[in-house]
Amino acid sequence: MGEGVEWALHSCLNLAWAEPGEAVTATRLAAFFDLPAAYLNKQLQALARAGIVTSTSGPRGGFRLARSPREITLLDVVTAIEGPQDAFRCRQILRRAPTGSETVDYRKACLVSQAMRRAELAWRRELAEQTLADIMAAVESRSPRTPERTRANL
Amino acid sequence: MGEGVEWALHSCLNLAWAEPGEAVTATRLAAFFDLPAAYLNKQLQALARAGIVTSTSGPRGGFRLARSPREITLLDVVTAIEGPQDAFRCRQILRRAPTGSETVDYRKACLVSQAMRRAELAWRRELAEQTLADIMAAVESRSPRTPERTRANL
DNA sequence: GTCATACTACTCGGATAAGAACTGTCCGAGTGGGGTAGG
DNA sequence: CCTACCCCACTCGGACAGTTCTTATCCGAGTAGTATGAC
Repeated sequence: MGEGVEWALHSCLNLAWAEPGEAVTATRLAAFFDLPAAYLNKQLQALARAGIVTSTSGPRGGFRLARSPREITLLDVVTAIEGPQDAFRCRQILRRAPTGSETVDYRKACLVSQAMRRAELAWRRELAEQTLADIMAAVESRSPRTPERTRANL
Repeated sequence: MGEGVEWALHSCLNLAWAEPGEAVTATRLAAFFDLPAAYLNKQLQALARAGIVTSTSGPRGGFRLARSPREITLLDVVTAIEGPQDAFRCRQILRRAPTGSETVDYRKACLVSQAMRRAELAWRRELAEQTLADIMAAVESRSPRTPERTRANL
């Protein structure tokens, strides 16, 4: 799994803690975590394409969350960065086997594929059940100063 | 996730269906699925290093399962090929943040990391709960001729 | 006929390239604000 | 003083290299069986 997922998740949290009306530039987000700004910008573009954040060009521009943190799941962010395809994708190896058939879709028929798919669904479910708001609440419960400190250092 | 995982899983099934005393060479397994033999051999080596299969050199050599299919989980095979490290590994991005500390292990403290870890644990649990024997039983239930047909075509 | 020996064919095992994906960088298109000149 | 226009700095967006990981290939070490020749 790519490193950009971690960047995107933390950036989304910072965007959620930022001033509501204010857009945050990729440069400021990158400076916060000491990351390469241009590459972080690339990840944020992926979030924008997925409709998780909105982008504004020009002065006073930047990124902001497209909707409430309660409406953004961790799965949304991961999918936006990593892409929608499964980690395990069945190449239908059985199709070329002597016991196989050319007309069967082994992505659904193959029991190995089914088992791997079931595991990935469990993974997706866990990620889909947690929203950015959940993480924010947990962080603020542990460190109540986080929102203001984040705003101050952005 | 690498393609070798699929190869390894299906190869293990074929090894399980093969004649008990007989070793199967990488070449024969590769021919069965029409795969590059040398590269499949590499994956089988990984399985051997993980103790899932045993290898024998020379004529009449090859690979065979190191233990009963009931004692081999899908997670064992996946871990042998992909390695033991998690797909999402926390780079401790918070350490360099203004609000962060150098002395904290954010791989455990960061709530984002925890959430991702929880999801991966769910994924691992699903894979650990299914053994090769389970898959074999399900396949044989659907196509009872599979064991003999596999032996005949190996 | 039997045994020891050398040979050959076969298989794994690791070292070695080719390709793809991820990571990182750069410059251009568009935008909004501020300065400036005219009314 | 107010307004309209122009210029400029700023930001995103996509196109362009560097690096790491996956995929693929090749050749050597070791082994078991076999043929051969001596006893």
